[in-house]
Amino acid sequence: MKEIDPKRSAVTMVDVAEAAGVSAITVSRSIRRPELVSEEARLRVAAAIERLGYVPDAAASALASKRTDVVGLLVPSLTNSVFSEVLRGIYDAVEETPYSVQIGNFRYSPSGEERLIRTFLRQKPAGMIVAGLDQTDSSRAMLERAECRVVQIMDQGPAPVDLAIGFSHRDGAVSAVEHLLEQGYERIGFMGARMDPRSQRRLAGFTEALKARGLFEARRVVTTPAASTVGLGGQLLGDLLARAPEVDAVFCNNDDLAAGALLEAARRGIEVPRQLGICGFNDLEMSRFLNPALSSVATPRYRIGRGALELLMQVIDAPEEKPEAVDLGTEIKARASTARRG
Amino acid sequence: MKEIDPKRSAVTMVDVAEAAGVSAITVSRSIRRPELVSEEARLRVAAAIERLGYVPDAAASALASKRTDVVGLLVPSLTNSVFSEVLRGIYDAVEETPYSVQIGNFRYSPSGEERLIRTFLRQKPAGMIVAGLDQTDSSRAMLERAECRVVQIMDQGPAPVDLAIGFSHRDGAVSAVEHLLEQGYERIGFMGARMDPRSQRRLAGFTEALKARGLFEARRVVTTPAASTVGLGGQLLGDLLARAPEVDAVFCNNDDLAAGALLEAARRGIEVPRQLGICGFNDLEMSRFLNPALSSVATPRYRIGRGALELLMQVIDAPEEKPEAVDLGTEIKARASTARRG
DNA sequence: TTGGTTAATGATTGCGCAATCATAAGTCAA
DNA sequence: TTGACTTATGATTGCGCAATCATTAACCAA
Repeated sequence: MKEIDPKRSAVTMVDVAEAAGVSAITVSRSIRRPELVSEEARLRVAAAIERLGYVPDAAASALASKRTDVVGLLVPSLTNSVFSEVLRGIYDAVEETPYSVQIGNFRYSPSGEERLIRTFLRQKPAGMIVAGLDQTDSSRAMLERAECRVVQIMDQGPAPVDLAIGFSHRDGAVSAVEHLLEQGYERIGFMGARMDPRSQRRLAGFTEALKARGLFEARRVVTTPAASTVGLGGQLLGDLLARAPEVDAVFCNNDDLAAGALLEAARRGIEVPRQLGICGFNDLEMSRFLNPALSSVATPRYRIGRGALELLMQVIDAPEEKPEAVDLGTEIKARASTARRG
Repeated sequence: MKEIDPKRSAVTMVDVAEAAGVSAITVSRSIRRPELVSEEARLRVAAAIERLGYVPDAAASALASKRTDVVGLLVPSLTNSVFSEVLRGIYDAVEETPYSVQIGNFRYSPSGEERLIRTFLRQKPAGMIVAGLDQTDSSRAMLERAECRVVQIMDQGPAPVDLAIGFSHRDGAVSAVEHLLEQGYERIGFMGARMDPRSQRRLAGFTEALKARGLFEARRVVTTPAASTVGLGGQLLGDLLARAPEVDAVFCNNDDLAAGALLEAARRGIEVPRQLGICGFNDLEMSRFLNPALSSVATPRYRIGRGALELLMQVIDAPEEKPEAVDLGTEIKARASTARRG
């Protein structure tokens, strides 16, 4: 079996220095700032490192320099396909840098988020990326006092802690409603699950847009605290039709629910889009392959991830800068599931 | 804008100790081993910590104790829905522990994997979880020499570096072929993308199972190095039918390809399952919602993630132990897309 | 030459914590 | 009352590196 002996004296910089016939600090320099070291010394050091299998100790480096190359990322969910795209953007961007990313999943629990922030800050991260603008007061205070730059992602709103990149959930919902209205739907319902702060803003946008036209009916809104799944989408459509049989379209809080609604409609023999229009949110890859293809509000998830890390790199290099909050916007993807006209 | 001043003297253990009227080491103990400290001292320390906003420094702790609470995780992809389930399992399990997880994405690049292993080992992680058994010699050597336990996940094979938990890709493919044969299909094709080592083993299982019955035809195998997508599945089905129009069933390397094949078959007016049986691999959530519902080989992704972390915790507590490699197996989910009989 | 400059290297120190060993105070049985 | 033991606490030290400042060597212009 594998031998684990933490007492075994590891190779240190001093060992490398002796082997290369230079001082320890020259070894340090030839790793971090090779341009300050003569070619000859650098080669000898490199050879010694190779020969001894030297691996620099991150903890010692962090302690001495008071900095690390870890970027902390806090997300409320890993199940959610939304965040996997964000993750991908972040990891694609981080690959071009010397930083590494550490993820915390707080599962939509504010206290869990607080705990994770505390844990992460212990490591003196080079930066933090956190999902959402709606931290608890205590979380927010910790982020404000933190000795690192902070990027809030996924949302758009006043007074971010530091930097922000995302889109307006409210506006996205409004564009969905406007699209449905254009298609001639007038008795529009809403289906939402989880109802985290971003979902709330989508519902707010939905409500506003309809109220502005005198078309809002509270009973056409069904929500549940449960997490979104395709199966749940079917159930919610059932609930909605029971409460408000007159609805001629439904805006779903996300594509999972919308897919479930689509399947449930098919099961009940409800024709989509003729009898019922269905519009989702996020535009997951699968959505355009559903039958009928699902209309949805496309969100720039990959670009948010990538942009968040790039923002961070930018302000780490230029600490005085404070870029504006970035709004990447959304785009309505009109497909068959809402094509009542045209 | 946010003030960043890394020189600002942070609160240290000594400050807390003075404020609480005890020595520094008592502060350290009342955090890590509170049972060794009197109730009275502990309360004074806790109050001082709270009052001063003390946050222990992870780097200093790591340097002094030669250990960290970071578990390194190396995956070849984050896009792949397969790994998001594994991730979820790992994060669910880690939540019950004082450890945190750091992910590296090596994007199916062996040299990228080497680089990440080197980076991770600098941190003296408490453990490492790596996807697959097929590291390069140099990666494998690093993992073997590493001062931490290593869990290889996703696969099953001889001589893991240390611990292993996964399933046999070969056996999974064999069970798919056997299912198709039972359903009366005899001219079975294979569609694969990426073709990483685990995909290769699925192809090997496919080939073996058919050769054993004299039913293997090399031209019925189409593969591409590109990454799997739904769209690609459609293309590959086109390629396969062009090369081997006689095929009456196809085993797809994963559910994305299978979904694409399903859609392409519908587009071409090929009846599934009557004219063409389609079987996928992984059993993603969406698969049972496709029409016809997709038969697939279900893989225990969540349990692998959870199990990997639990294994690690177990051997960290009991360093002498070396549990057997764990095979969680696979299960064929027979659905409409292969239901030619019954 | 001389002083001034740059390039290359080194010596010393301390980052904040935990391991180790030492000590003091309290408890109990014989 | 004594010694053995336990409980609670502290003093010292060093982990491995990088920041800081100091030094040396090399080079050039006047």
